[in-house]
Amino acid sequence: MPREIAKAYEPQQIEPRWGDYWVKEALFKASADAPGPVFSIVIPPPNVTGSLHIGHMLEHTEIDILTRWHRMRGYNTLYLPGTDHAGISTQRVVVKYLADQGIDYKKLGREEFERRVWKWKEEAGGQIVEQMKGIGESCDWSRERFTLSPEMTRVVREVFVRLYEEGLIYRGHYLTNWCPVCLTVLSDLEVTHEERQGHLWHVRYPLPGTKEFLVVATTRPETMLGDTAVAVHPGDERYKQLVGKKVLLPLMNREIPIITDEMVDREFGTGAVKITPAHDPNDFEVGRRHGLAEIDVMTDDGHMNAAAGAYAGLDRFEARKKIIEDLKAQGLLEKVSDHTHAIGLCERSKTIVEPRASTQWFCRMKDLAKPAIEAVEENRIKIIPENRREEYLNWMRNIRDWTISRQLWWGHRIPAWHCGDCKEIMVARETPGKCGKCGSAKLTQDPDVLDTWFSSGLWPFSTLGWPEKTADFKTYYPTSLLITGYDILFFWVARMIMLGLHFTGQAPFRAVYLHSLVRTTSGEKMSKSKGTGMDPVALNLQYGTDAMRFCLASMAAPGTDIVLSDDRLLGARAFANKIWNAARFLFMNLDKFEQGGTSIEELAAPEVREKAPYAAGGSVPLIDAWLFAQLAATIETVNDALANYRFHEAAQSVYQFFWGDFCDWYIEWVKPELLSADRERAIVAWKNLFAGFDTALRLLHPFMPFLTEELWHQLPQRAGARSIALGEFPVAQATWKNAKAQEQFGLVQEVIGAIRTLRAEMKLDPKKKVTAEFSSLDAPARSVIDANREAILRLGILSELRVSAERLPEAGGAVRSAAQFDVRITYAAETVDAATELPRVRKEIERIKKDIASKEKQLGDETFRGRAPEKIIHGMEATLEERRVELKKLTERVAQLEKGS
RNA sequence: GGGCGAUUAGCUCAGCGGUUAGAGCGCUCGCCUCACACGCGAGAGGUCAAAGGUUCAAAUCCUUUAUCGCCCACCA
Repeated sequence: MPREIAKAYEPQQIEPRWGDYWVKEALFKASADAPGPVFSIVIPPPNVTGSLHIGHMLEHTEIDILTRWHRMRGYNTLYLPGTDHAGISTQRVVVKYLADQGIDYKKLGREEFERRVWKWKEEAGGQIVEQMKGIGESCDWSRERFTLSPEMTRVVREVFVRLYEEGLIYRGHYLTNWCPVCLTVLSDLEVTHEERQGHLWHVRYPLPGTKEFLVVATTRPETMLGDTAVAVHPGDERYKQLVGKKVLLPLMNREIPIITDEMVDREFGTGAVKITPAHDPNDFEVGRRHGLAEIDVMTDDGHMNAAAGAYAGLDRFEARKKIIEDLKAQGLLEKVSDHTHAIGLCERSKTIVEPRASTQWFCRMKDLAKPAIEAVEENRIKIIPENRREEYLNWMRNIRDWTISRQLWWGHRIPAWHCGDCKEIMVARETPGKCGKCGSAKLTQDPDVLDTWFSSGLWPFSTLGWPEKTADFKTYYPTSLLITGYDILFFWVARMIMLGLHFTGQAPFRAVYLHSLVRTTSGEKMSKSKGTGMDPVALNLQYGTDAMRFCLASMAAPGTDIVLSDDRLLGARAFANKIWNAARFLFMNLDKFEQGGTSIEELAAPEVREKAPYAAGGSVPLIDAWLFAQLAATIETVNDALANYRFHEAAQSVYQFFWGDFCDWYIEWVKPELLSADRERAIVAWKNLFAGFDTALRLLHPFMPFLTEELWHQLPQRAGARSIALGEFPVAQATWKNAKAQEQFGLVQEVIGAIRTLRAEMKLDPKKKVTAEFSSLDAPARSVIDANREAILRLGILSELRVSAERLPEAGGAVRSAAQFDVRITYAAETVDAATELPRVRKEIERIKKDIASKEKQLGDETFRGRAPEKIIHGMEATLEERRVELKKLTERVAQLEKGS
């Protein structure tokens, strides 16, 4: 079985193969059949509108790592993948898409429009799911439900009607945020605020019959056309005599009253405020209190309407300019000052939002929020990371009613019918035949649709067959986990919690893990609705999907955002390459064994990996005992880290183990063993290496699925075994744990390190073999070094290693000292340059002296001795003793060096 | 205006009460050693933003300040 393995890892050749769907199908089946407890995960949808972006990669990398890990540990996993949210962004993209083809969406009619969006969803959404498969995404999409499917629509109606009957949904005339580009009302959450440099215009409103003016300040002069009053503070002496009188509204020549209201801030501007109930939230309230008329001066698309008189037809910002000019011309502009203020922008279109009074549907939140707050306070829902918990609670405690109607074409129609005759409004599950009040058949359904988050908020139970008590619902609800970005904590998560609790009495999930967001180098957020950012498909081709996944995982410390950089990606790619080449080493040896006449069945039988570490000559070699002890520790760290969603910790510990322990030490150490003339010894070495590698591969699999899959298939496997993903996740076996081996090998590592350092300092030819002396007063240490002499000679490039219990004689050579031992290299021709060595040693002495002083002080402190835990005190005493020995040795060394120079 | 977070090696970030603070990249020196130069070995580099406080013990907890992010918020 000759193996032809490329010298470097080439993901392009590997990934398409293991991105194939059969692997995943096998995974889903294995998952469904798994014997373990149910683990259900609610995950966000792929977007319909744009391409796959790097934010998805992070999200699905984390989901995929978790699910592969769970599955390998025998959990039965169910996914509830959301589908597109049928939202504003979808509609906007489709509208634009149609416009590009010269089609006006309004002329299409609602049904045709929906059909087009459907088509779009199938094409674009399908593509995204395909791409997801390509990134090693192991979610089972077969349970994906389209938001607007008949089943989902039924649930949405059911929920709407129930909430309405409970008085939690109401219809009201309020001031709402209107986006002139999206042509719909927006919830408060969909409006982002931005500081902008603007102006404060001071406008003179003439007092009829006098030459006097009342000066009001405004940031939006165009709204003055809709003014219906001017307000001052009731206690404001300056305007006392004017209250109750009228002023002339300039440009419109309309007389409007001067009223008082507590809302007015006497300090701001002139202390007199123009009141435009139809276009300002404060003014709207004032208008209500004083029974003022609302004059809407704008059209849906942000132009002035007929009520704006001469300005009708102008864009709102052109109107502003014109109004300023006209006021100036009439001498009514008192002054203009600079003013920075926060303006509301539409989250999607970035247009300036126009506050407008309109009739909308609202959902009362206070009662829904209360149990949702308690659930989190009582930890029935765990929010990770911790700091988002506070954010959630804070927001929920100050929650405001939710505008749920949208003036879109795309979404769930509100199940309300208006009677054309008596204006009665009926909310019902099914289309009513006639008006329940007057019997008229002239019924029309409310033209509005529901906010996309309304139906999304039902996801955890709407997908499981609720309100029927289905088997799925009983088994999988409440779900185990929700994974999503913290940017939709309020939009989606909070609403799922509220609605889930309200309708099922149970929290929809036990834990919410909010992952970081990937930002561009400029710090901008990459979100689904923005096409910005790096293209993950291109990055995958460049670095390999495994490298990208590993990179993301290793950076995904919870609570902070991550910025992906080429450097980090290159590092991850190097790691993938390292694994690849370690495998090559294995394969080459396997081939050598085969050529040597030992059958692969014997060397690489699946059973071989189960009994490691193997003993040679009655005992397990130190190197093998150490490796498996390190493996056990790494497995525990990984399990612990993943259980707490600490992906970076898991990834880093795997990295450290594989590169640092397995490659740098273990492989280097066993190389000659594998070629040993002693056949039995060679085979033991091989079996241990093979078992160690196989375990490491399974440990790595959740992080690097393609690479590990490929290598796993290159290794001989049990008949019928289909995928490493169906294998078992390594278990940190009790027999592997071995603190003694770790300590002993640590000493060996230290000694080899000291020898190498000396060689480098002496600038020895790397090939030059020299003699070294090791001396220690500690007998066990001496015997460990003695027992591993062979490898130390090789790794230290030594011709001889003398081990002694005596202090080293004074003369010659280069010395490295630790508390436990001294190492010296004697080589006549070369010696350490005292000029470079002396400063180093002196610096070291300074550091140690400081350390000794601080420890002596602390240990001399009675309070410390009285209160610190025993372990700390003993540890510190031992260290202090070591430091003293080191200091003594170094001081002698300085004297020696000084004498020599 | 409120809330949350960040400030640690040249860069990007871990660590978040205990004994000499870590990693990756970059840098310096030496190596193409038959798995790997996407590599190997060695090394330099940090008074953990500042000032107070709590503690036997603080990068880690508290307070204040500075700078930078993010989220929330109807002051015309």
